[in-house]
Amino acid sequence: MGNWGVIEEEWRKGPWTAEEDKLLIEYVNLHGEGRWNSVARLAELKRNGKSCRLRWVNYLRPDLKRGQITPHEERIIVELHAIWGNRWSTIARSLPGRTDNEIKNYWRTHFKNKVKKLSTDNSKKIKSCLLKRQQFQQQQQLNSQIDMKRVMSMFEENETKIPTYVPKQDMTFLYQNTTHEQEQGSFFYSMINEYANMPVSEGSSNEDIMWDIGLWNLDDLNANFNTTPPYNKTPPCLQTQLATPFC
DNA sequence: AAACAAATCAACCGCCCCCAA
DNA sequence: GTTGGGGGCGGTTGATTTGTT
Repeated sequence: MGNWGVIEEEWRKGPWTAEEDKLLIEYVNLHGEGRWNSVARLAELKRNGKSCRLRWVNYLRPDLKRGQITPHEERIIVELHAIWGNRWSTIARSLPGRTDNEIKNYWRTHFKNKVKKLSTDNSKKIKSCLLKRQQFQQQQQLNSQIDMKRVMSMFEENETKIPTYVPKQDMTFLYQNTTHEQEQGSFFYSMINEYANMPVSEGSSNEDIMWDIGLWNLDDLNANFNTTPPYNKTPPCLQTQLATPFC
């Protein structure tokens, strides 16, 4: 990158200066968040709207939590990634003061390395996991008597609640909010099922596959979670004991 | 102390969606 | 129905910092 900090197409790029930060903070204090494209005009900042928004959201916002991700936060990230995959903004909503960018960076530095290592060491295990997943899907198709549309509509009804993090043990509120025994089980089941059925594109590298699998331990899945009705066990990712990353 | 490697993180990019005009 | 502004999102880049030899 040879043009850090230089003017390009009238907008400045690169690292923000203290003076620019000051102007942006003053602007937001005066006008509030939003209307980022007018910042350049009103705050005399030679930054485009996106750049201003990003700087504010990821760095200047007063409610940002500084410092390292705590073990508790890490646990939440791991759990939510098991549910949501790479939906960093969704995960970030459950971690007050943390940004999607921060979580994304944290994940890539702390977990992708493990993926790399595992992808070279454990290719057999990966294949075994994929096989198990395939078998799981087949088994699920045979056994399923669930009206998935109905279940997914339940999922959507509850979706506004899910992004707000509640401790795993408290997530039973969703469970308890349903009426029928089978639905109580099937709601969680549908969350797992949705994840387990995510397609793996042809030509995926081991690494891609591992990302796709996320942190699911399919051994745990098979061992601890009924795949036939009644679905009376909490999925591994929601159990008090964390699912062991990878197979 | 220096050189190199690895980790970290701020910032950018491109794509997408939403919504008002 | 179209268009353009505004903003969200995930992926990626590359400068800086930290650790290791």
